[in-house]
Amino acid sequence: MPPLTIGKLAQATDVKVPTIRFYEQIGLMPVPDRTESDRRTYGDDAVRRLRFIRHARQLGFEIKDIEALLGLADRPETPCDDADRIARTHLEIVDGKIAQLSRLRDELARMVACCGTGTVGDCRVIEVLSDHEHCEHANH
Amino acid sequence: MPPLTIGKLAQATDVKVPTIRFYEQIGLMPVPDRTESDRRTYGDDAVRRLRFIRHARQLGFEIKDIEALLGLADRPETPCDDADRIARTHLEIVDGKIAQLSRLRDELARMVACCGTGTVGDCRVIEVLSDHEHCEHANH
DNA sequence: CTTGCATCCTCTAGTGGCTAGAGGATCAAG
DNA sequence: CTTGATCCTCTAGCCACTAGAGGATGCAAG
Repeated sequence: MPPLTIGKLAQATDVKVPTIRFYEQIGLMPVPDRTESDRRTYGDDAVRRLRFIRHARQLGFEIKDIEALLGLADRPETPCDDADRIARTHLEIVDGKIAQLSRLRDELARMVACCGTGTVGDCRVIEVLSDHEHCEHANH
Repeated sequence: MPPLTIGKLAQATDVKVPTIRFYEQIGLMPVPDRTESDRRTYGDDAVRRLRFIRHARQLGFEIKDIEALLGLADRPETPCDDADRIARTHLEIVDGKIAQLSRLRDELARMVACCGTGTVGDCRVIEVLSDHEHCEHANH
């Protein structure tokens, strides 16, 4: 395998070039070797690491969590309680977000459903926003 | 009704004091009158406007949208098509987010369920993150 | 060999919606 | 009169990027 340019790495991992440089800057990706003309070169390890990062980001993990998970992935013989805990905590957060968004969705749907296309004076959307009492759930 | 201090306005609307100043800074709240000693004073109109803003934010509207909605609310005789469109667009966005998060949730749940509390080497969480092929849905 | 375009480099600043903190003035209660 | 809460302005920080300036290098076609 010949070394990759940052552009090829970006293609191989579906991560944008500036994002790769950003990850290097914050220490999430290691500082790579350079060519004579100062261009970054990457090997397979970079591809693997960046794919891991991208995947975890797509699943909504924060960069701090990803750092921790990467640290764990490098030490296969340690117990995986930490990885499990990070993932479970994240799952709970996602569940909470879904529940919250679903409540909002219902409220919005009710709001939109009642808006006959009249004037703003009679508009249900404006009215609901003006007065929280119109809401079914108070907890948003 | 006596004029309110920024602190009282914050209490009355459940919006934090720095946030109110921030809204003034970006032009979402109008510049208020001041006392001799340079303190902001607010009337009922500010309470109403800020409650509207808070409610719309809680429903996930962006500040740009809120500006537009507030502009509409001030002209009750105009047709409410715009308000309706903003709300419907927002509803679609929320629906999309819920769908996306639900897919993530399922992926995370599968990941966590398979993690026996062994070592990182066998850890399902790390394994799934390392290889996208383990995912049911490719579209995240 | 030249032309020209793609890609690369560094650096700074901007996004959204706040939040935190410094450093100081003023108010209200006891 | 003192003390603690509240107010003021201003700057910087959060997250995870994204955009753009201004310039150097690489690579393929003519």
